[in-house]
Amino acid sequence: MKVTTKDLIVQTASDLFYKNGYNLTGINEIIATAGIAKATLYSHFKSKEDLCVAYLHSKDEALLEAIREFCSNKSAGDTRLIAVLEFLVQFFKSGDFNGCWCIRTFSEIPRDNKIIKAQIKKGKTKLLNYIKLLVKENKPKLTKKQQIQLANRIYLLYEGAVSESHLQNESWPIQENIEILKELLD
Amino acid sequence: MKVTTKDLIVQTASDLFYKNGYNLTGINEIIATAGIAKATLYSHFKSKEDLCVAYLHSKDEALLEAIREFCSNKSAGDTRLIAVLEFLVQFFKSGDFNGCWCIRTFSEIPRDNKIIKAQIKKGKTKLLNYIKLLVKENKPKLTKKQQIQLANRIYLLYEGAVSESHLQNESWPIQENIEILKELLD
DNA sequence: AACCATAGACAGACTTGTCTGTTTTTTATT
DNA sequence: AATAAAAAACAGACAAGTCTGTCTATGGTT
Repeated sequence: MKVTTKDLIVQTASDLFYKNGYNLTGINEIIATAGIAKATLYSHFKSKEDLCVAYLHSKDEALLEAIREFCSNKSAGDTRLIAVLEFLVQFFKSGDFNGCWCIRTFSEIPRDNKIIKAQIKKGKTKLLNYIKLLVKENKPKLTKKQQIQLANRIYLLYEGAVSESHLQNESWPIQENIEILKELLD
Repeated sequence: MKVTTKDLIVQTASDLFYKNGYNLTGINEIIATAGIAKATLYSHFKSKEDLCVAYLHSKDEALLEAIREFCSNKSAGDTRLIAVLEFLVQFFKSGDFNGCWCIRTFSEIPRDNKIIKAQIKKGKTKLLNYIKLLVKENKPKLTKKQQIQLANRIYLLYEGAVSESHLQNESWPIQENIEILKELLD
């Protein structure tokens, strides 16, 4: 499996954007880290904004895949729903954790940047849809309305846990939101 | 009550920082909006970072005062605890709402900026302490441990609601977290 | 020879922060 | 109350650096 130059660029940019922030990461830093020329980068992406969209997309895809795998290894039922939050425990511990790329990027762009905002929305919708699917599969007895509400709640607890554990640099927000979810499921 | 130049600077910078972001707001824009000279600004604040700390402090103080007043007008008991989240409903509607300045600023600064991070932590601790006080007053029958846990949960639901209603640009995260809190209080 | 990717110069537009010198406002003393 | 002294704010040029994105020229591979 060959790593294309484009993938290398996205990977490098993603790592730097996520670690140090979008605005604080310059194009020159990206090309230096990737070991490519500037012209090469601009032959694959027409602008930094373009690269940002690819970064968000890449991160979202990888996350969803990781959650999917994590949850599928848990036994069906409530356990699998709680696993969505428990996934964050290991993510937080991994050392790579640096909060939500969506919220962080959202904080860095101008208000009127619709392109990046659209990509962010897309990623969040995908996550929410996955949770909805999980709820449907593991809480089949609930009404559709109840399923949607539960999915929204899991999503909110997930997002809150990410945001706050990042800000506090502590894992208790994740643990506490897991406890909240457990109580809600009773 | 005279408005000092220093207050004018903080007010102007706060509005711009909060509206458009810290990095996207230049010193020149601040002085032009405030109608002051650059030397005047730098006679009151030794750097933009200094101004950022004042911005965070100012916002935190104003918020806590607003929440305090909002909650004190509600009847004691569970209602007053729920009011912490209900405060966000009107805040969101106000039009000034643009998410949490702490998280947004946190996303914009370098990882090693301890000064700004310390100020952010300070503000969040103050908010959490206020909630702890509220819980103590309105849930006197709970054990100390239970009080702290409840305060942490209200804080988490509050923060999650702020973060997600901002990202989604919708108020349902606030409403849903209010519902979660109500269930937890039962 | 044709084609890429490289290195890096460059333009143009930003940024923060310093500095000079003038003007206004406030405070203190007579 | 009038005048002198001190403090504060003014305008704006300027340095030194950042950034993105374009372009030229060099080198290596097929």
